[in-house]
Amino acid sequence: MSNLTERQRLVLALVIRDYIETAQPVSSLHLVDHYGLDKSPATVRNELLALTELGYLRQPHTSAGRVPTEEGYRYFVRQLMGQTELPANTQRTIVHQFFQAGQDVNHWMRLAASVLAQQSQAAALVTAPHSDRSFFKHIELISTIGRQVLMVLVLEGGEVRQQMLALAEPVSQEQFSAVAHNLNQLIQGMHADQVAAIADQLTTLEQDIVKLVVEELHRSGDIRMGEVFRDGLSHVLLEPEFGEMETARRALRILEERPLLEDLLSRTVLSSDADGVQVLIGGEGTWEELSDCSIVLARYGVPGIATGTLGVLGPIRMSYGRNISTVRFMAGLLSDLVNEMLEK
Amino acid sequence: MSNLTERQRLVLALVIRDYIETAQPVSSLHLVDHYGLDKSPATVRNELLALTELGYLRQPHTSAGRVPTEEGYRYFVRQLMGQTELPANTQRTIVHQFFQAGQDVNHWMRLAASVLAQQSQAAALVTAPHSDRSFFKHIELISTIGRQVLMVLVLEGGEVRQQMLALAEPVSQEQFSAVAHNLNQLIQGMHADQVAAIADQLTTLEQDIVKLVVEELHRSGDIRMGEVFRDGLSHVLLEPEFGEMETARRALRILEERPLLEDLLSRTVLSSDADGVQVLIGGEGTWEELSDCSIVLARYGVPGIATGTLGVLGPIRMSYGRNISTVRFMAGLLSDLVNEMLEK
DNA sequence: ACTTAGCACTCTCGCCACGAGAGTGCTAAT
DNA sequence: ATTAGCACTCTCGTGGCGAGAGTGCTAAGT
Repeated sequence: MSNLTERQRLVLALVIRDYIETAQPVSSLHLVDHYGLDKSPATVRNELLALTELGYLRQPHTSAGRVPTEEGYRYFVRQLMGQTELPANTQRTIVHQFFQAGQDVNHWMRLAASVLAQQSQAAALVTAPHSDRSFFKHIELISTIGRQVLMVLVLEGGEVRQQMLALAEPVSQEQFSAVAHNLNQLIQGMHADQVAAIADQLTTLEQDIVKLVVEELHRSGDIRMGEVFRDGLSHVLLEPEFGEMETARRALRILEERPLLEDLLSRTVLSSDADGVQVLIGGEGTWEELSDCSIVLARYGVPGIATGTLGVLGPIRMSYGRNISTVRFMAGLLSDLVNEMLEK
Repeated sequence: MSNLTERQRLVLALVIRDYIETAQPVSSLHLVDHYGLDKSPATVRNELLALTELGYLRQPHTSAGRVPTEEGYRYFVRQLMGQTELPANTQRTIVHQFFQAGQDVNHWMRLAASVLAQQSQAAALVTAPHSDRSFFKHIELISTIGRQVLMVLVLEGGEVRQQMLALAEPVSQEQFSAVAHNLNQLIQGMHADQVAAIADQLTTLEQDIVKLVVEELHRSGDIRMGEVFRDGLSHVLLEPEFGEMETARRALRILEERPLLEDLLSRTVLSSDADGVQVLIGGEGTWEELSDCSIVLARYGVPGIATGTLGVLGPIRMSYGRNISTVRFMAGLLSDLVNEMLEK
C-alpha cells in the first residue's frame, strides 16, 4: 500500500533516479536546483526526513545527502518506475543482428548475452532453451574415431542432446545405423520409464545404448540448464560500489559457480511477475551471496515445451528502468525466435 | 648466456621466490635472516645492487627492498627455476577425477579448467580439441521440429561439428536419411574443394546441404577454437596487484573478448618450448593488453590430428614453478585422453 | 680482493591537527 | 504549511612531523 504523499513519491523518485546516475548522495539543495521544484530546500529536507524514517532512504553519515535503501529501490521498482520500452531504433538494431545471425541456437545465445551486456553495462547471462519433460523422438549414432561414438538425441520440442561415449570394442558405422534405425521405430515418442520397460527385448549392444538414452531423458527433470552463456563480466568492475575487491569477487563468483547459479535461477523463476520479469534487489534477505547485487531476469520460450532464462547482474544501484525493459524485450525476442523455430 | 656469478644467481632466485610468496619488496636483511646466508647484509646489498644494474631487479622507491623486473622473472623461469613436478598424490587425485568424469569431452574441458583454476589460484582457460585440416567423414541430418534441421558433421580425426539450419519448407526424416546416406557414399574422405567440385551432380536439396558442409569444412582453416572453457576468473581479484580496478578489468577483458584471445593463442603457440609449455611474461613488449599479466600455456593432443590449448592467466608475480608444472601435467593428461580416444 | 661495520641519507607511512565545505535538523518567524 | 536562519556534525584534503625501513657509500678489517 502506498502510504506516501504524492510529493514524497516525487522526491523519492528524484533521489533514486539521481543517485543511480551519479552514485553520489543527493542533497536537498541539489534536488531543488536541478529539478525545478518550486519549494525551498528546507521543505524538501522535511520530506527527506520523513522518507528516511520510513526506511526508504538513509544517509551515509550525518552531513551527507541521502542514498536509497534496498527498501527504497523496491518501492521505486514496484510503484514509481512505470513501464518503459526500449527505444524503437535500438530494438531495430537488435532484431537486425539476430536476423543476420542465421538459425544457429548457440549463436543466438551468445548474441543475446552480448546484447544484454552491452545494453545494461552489467554482467549478462543466458541459458539455452530446454524442455521440462522429455519424450524421445529420434536418435543417431555416429562413429567418430576409435571406439568413440557420438550419440545425438532429439527430443519432442526440438531440444538436442548429445553425448560422447566409448564402447568396449569397435563397432562399424553400418551396425550403428541399424541399431539407430531399429530404436527409432521402437521407442518413438516414449517417456523415460516406457523406454526402460522394453529394454529386455533388445540385443546387448542396444541395451547399452538404451541405458544411456534413459539416463539422458531422466536428466531433464533437474534444472540442468545446459550451457550458460555469460558476457560483460568485466563491466561489474567499473561500478564504484565494487571498489572493494571482496564485494566484486563475490559478484563474479555468483556467475562462475554453477551450483549457486542453478539454485538462484530455479528458486527465483517460480514466482513470476506480471510480464515475467523478476527483480531481485540485494539478496532480499535470504541470499547472502548477492547482498551487494541486484538481478533482473526473465524466462523465455514456450512454457512446458522449451524455455530458458536470461538476465543481468549488476550493483544495487543499477538502472532498473533500462535493464528491465531490455530484459523484457530480449525475453520477448527469444520467445519469438523459439516460437518461429517450433512452428510447422 | 649466464653472465651472473653463482651467488648472484642464488640471491636472485631467493628474492624472486620470496617476492612471489609475500608480494612484499625483499630487503637485504630479510634475506640473510630467513635463508641462513653466512654473509652480512652489506655483502648481499652489493649483489642486489649489481642485479639492479643488470636490470633484473628494481626498487619501488629509494628506501624499499628489491622487486623483480620482468627481465628478472624471465631469467628466473629460463635459468633458475629448474623443472618441478606436481606432487604424486595431487596427480593421483586429478587423474581420479578424470576417471570419474567418463567419456564426455565437454565434461573433460570443464574439469580441466576447474582443476587448473584450483591448482594455480588464477584464471584458467581450455579450448576444445579440433583438427587443423578437415576431411569429411560422415554426415547426419536430423529433423528436430518444424523446419529446423540439425546437421551433424564428423571429420576425420574425430572432431564433431554441428549446425542448426532452417529450410524453406518441411522435409521428412526419411528424405533426410536418404540424402545423408547418399552424401556419405559420395564425398567420403574428401577435402572442402573436392566436395564443392561435385555439387552439380546433385538435387537442389542436396546442393543446399553441400553448400553448408563446404562452409563448415573451410572454417577449420581459421584458428576457430570452438568453445572456450574458463574458470577461476574471480581468482585474479584476490591478487594485490589487481587492486587497481583498471588493471583487473583489463585482465578480465583478455579472457572475455574472443578476438583478443584467438589472436593471443594463435600467435603464441607457434613458437613452442622444449616440452611445449609457453610462458608469456608481462606482454613481452608487444602485447600491451596484458602488460600486468603473465600467461602459461601449452598445446595438447595429437599434432595435425586433434589439438587444443590450455593455460592459466595471473599476475606477473605468479608461482611459475607450480603453474608451469600444473599446465605441463594437464597438457599431458589431456593428450593421453585424446590419444586413448583415438586409438583403435 | 673480498667482506663488513658504521653511518648519513632518503623515502614511505601512519598520525594528528586544522580548516574549509557540505548538508543536516531544529526553531522561530511568515 | 513553508521557509529563513543558524548551530552543529561529519568528511575530506592538506601539511607537518616523527618513526622506521632500507639503502649506498666509505673506510676499516681479514
